[in-house]
Amino acid sequence: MPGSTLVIVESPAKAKSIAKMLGQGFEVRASKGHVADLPERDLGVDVEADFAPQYEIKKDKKPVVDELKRAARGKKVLIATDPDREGEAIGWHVARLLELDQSAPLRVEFHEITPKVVREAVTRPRPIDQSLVDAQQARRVLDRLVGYKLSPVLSMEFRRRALSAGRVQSVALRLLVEREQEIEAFVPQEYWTLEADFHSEASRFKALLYAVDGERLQTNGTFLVTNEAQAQSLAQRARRVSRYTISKIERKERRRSPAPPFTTSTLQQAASGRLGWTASRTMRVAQRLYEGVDLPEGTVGLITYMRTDSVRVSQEALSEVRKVIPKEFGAAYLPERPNFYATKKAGAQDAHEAIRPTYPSRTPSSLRAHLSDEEYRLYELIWRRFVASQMVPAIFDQTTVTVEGGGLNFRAVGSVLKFEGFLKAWGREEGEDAENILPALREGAEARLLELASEQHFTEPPPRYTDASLIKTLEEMGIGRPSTYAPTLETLEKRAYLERQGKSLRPTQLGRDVVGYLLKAFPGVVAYEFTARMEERLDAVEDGKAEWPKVVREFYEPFLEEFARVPQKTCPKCGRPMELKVSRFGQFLGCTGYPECKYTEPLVQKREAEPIGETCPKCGKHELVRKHGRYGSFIACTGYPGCDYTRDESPSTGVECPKCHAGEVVQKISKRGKPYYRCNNKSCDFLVFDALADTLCSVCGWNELKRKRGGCANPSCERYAYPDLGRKKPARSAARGKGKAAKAPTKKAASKPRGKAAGKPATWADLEPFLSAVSIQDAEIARCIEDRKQSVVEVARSLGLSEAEVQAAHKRAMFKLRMAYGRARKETVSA
DNA sequence: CAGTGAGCGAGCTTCCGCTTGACTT
Repeated sequence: MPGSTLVIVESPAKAKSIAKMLGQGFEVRASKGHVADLPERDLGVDVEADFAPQYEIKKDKKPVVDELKRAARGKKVLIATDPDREGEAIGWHVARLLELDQSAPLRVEFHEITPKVVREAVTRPRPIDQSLVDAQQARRVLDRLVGYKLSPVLSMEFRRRALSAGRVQSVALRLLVEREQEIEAFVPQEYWTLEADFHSEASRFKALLYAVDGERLQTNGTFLVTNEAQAQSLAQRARRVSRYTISKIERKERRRSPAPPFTTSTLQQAASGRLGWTASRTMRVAQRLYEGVDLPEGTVGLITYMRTDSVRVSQEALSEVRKVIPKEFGAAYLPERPNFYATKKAGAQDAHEAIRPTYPSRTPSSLRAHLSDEEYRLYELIWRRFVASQMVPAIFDQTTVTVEGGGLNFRAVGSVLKFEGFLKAWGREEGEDAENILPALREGAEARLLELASEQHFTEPPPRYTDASLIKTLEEMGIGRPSTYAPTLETLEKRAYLERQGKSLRPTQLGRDVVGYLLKAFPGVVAYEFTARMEERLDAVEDGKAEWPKVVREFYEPFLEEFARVPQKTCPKCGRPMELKVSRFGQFLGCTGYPECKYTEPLVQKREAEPIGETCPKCGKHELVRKHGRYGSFIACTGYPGCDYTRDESPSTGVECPKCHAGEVVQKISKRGKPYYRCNNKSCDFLVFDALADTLCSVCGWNELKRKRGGCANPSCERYAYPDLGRKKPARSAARGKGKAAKAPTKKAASKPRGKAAGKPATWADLEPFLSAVSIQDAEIARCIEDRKQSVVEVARSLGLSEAEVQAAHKRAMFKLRMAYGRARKETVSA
């Protein structure tokens, strides 16, 4: 039964639960995020007209908007998008597109998704807050201007297709690059420690040398003992000391309090640390838990929204978890009052609660049977973190024992967990909270030195960033948002700015070059404070203290100055400036004088041919060089095309050609990316698709094939066992390899006319321009497998996906790419 | 599944934030 009020939220899952809470008289629908935006393929900002944005309905949101329009007909509409800057803007666009009266009270805010709060909120609508919308517009327009103006500059500078730069990604990349430089510049420092074995009364214990004549062995970064000689002489001195005494025993209670419940960034950090997951994988699994899992009683959303910067928790959840704690862990683990955490992060918007189980009473083990492995692991992490956050601190007894003698000061630190507290739910971190039990000792007692061992150490460089530590740093700097941390990393990887090495992130040479260039030419954009300064000014817009176009101008003008200083590339033919152009086959440099001047240059620079210091054996005149072709490197004559001498350089199998005995069998890569084998002697036409075995055929003396069933590689031999041509009569193929090679494909072409009729099968280079036709992830997977020749297993591991998922994505992507390529081909043929 | 190599090209790649899509060889 249709209600009389339409409530519009952002997330479909949220729409479902709110519909339940509001009940009759209300219909709830989702916008699924932003519905309108600047055009994708154009700047879409009129810089001359106070940066007037040209909005359009997002490509994939037309059906959503139509549906909202239909649903709104004849109803009162309430806009309940998220209570933050972006949410206000989404609401504004929706109101605009639905032609609602924007000064009317139609905006409501849900700060908690509980029946009471939601029902009460819909009774108190307000008009849309234009200042908040304007702040969003300023943010949007500035990001667009910087991103779309800067990216082509990079492509020109580096002559590589589709490079990118932006307020967030370029700073993230800068962090990676500067850390790498730190690591490279790092000089390890040698230092030594001395560990003593003491005996006192009936006990034996180990203690570390702490200070010598009142001077500490190490004080942040400087060391007293820096070589073996010093360590030796200290050890000798220690051994000569006639009397050691336990001068002090200090007992202290150390309390450790639980951490707040998860936000997006801390969830990503914990999942990286404890599960070894990438940020993307964590978000994918969290999304599933949020949208709902099939349980016997129906589909249940198991966690709250996973993109949040808040640690706030609803009253209802608090009271529920306070029932769970005594039941699961015991009454001693429940604090008298709930623990309170404050969200204080730069730029935090606090539109959602912390990430927590929607029903804390659903323990991980009670759900085990209904969750996949990874869902279970992530749910458990979230559940433990949330429950722990409302438990009492852990208590450690810490004992520090000081042993002194002859100006030497030794120390032993013991730590014993007295009360587990929240650690019972959260578990103990590796390394941290380790226990070290000291025997019972008496202050004032004499101690005897039994042994003394010195050990050499070296200081270590700072570690490379991981997903977790980079996201943490970005969040602390107020750069990026919960919804963009994972995609930002993906973009940097897709652009080949960074590589993953296990969990570590390493900038590539390209990444370093790009940062180097940006620092030189656009220092303002990659400044660490850029975002902070922008946020400050956006606050002013939100408070009605500044006009948004004015704020954009404040940042745009300095940027424009940097932009104007970029040297123009000029056309060598006519002297006019060159420009980045795009064709169906990708980007290239073209003269702005087109069509009068048709000069162009390819964007991707050719790999240079390397001389190998030999003269061509065919023409005897020209030098030989190593060239890099589509199918690997080969040796060619510089006299080409006058002299067409080439020699193969593909990896040799070390097997002499069984046919001509003059060349070697080399491995080649087919257009489909599969290996095949042929003779590197140009005049020999030996060719097989299976590798050759070392064993020779007993009948003709050719090599055997390296297959399960084996067989001879010689087509004229009776033992010949080539799979596709096996059905043909050996007698016919015996005539000449050539005839067979020519016939087999024709026969195939006849049986499958569609694919082959167009000509050669599409190569990766043919398909690559159409990558935009598939999702970012599918494109990435296809690229890894087709272009970088990575295995499915490898790709699955690096992306944190299952092999089946990668396999499916690859199939999907290749299909779509071939379709798109085929369409484009047909168009060019008919044109 | 198969012996290569240039250079063409003139439209649609690039940003940051919101959110979830799913048309057959």
